[in-house]
Amino acid sequence: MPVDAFARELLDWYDAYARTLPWRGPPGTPPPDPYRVWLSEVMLQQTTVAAVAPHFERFVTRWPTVADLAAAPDADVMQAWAGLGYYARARNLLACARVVAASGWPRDEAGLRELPGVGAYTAAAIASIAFGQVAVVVDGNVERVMARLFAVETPIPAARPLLRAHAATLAPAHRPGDYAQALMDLGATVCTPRNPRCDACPVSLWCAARTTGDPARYPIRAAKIPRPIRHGTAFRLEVDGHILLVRRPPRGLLGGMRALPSTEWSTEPSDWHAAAPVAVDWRPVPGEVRHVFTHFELRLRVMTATLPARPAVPGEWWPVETLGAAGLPTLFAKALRG
DNA sequence: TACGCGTGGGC
DNA sequence: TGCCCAAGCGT
Repeated sequence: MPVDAFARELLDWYDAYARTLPWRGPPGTPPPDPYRVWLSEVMLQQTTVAAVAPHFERFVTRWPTVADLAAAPDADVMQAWAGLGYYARARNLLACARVVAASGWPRDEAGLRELPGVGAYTAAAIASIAFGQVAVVVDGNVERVMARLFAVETPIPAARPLLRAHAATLAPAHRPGDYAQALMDLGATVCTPRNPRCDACPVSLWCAARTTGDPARYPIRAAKIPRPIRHGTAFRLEVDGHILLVRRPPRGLLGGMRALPSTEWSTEPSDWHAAAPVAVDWRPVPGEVRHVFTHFELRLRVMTATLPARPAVPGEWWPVETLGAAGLPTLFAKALRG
């Protein structure tokens, strides 16, 4: 593999075909604000560009600088993050903003790596994109591109060290930020998981997977495990046009988010009476909410009751007509939609 | 190293 | 429709 030619072809392609995204400037322009780079990279962790873009715009409008974000109340940030998923990111985002507001941005990859919610990938991405430093930026796109370029037969995740080594070999000293984004854009728009567009690929000449005739076979993945099903019951308690919401524990699944009162979610349906916020005449909402999490599928029954006066129970009473602004995780928004 | 951690879109 | 997976991180 001619390393210099590879980077040159990729950067030429990027200069012509780079996606226009709210958090970056055109190819060859000065680095964007580190705040915007960091915020977008955290939002993009395991999350699609389409889902991130509107949230990113709202965040930078409401909190234009890292100091503004650092000064925001936790509840406001969690609410603004609602719907994006992986809510630990929002908690780490605030913790990180407060460190940076107090101490400034670390200027190198090792320092960035110490920040909450900033792992190997994100540290390398910020160092290269915001600070122009040479770094080996390896995300899922880069893994796929490397697996195909070198026709790596070892399954992911065991192949990760090898894929990183290949990426390190190819990383140029010139335009490191644009190069990192070029590789990711290539993976997102040309070297896609299914139906890769090899005809449009600027580096197909050097791609081993293409010569096999089945580039989509790469990367090889370890066999997946079946997703178990859990069952639970949630409670919709209404008094005078208000619904009872609770705050979930700060860590774990949907940690720190507003929620409907609910039973635990277990592999077998179990009695829900003990988990009900009050002992009243609950009526079942017809049907069942199915919601897929990363490692299980939830089937949630909803019980509903309407009372004439508020019982003395923990939680907050939220007006029904503004529930859309409560910042509920998608699961509970679905449960309330019926 | 393996698992826990959300959600939505594409095919 | 069910399945795949997306700019991963923390423990």
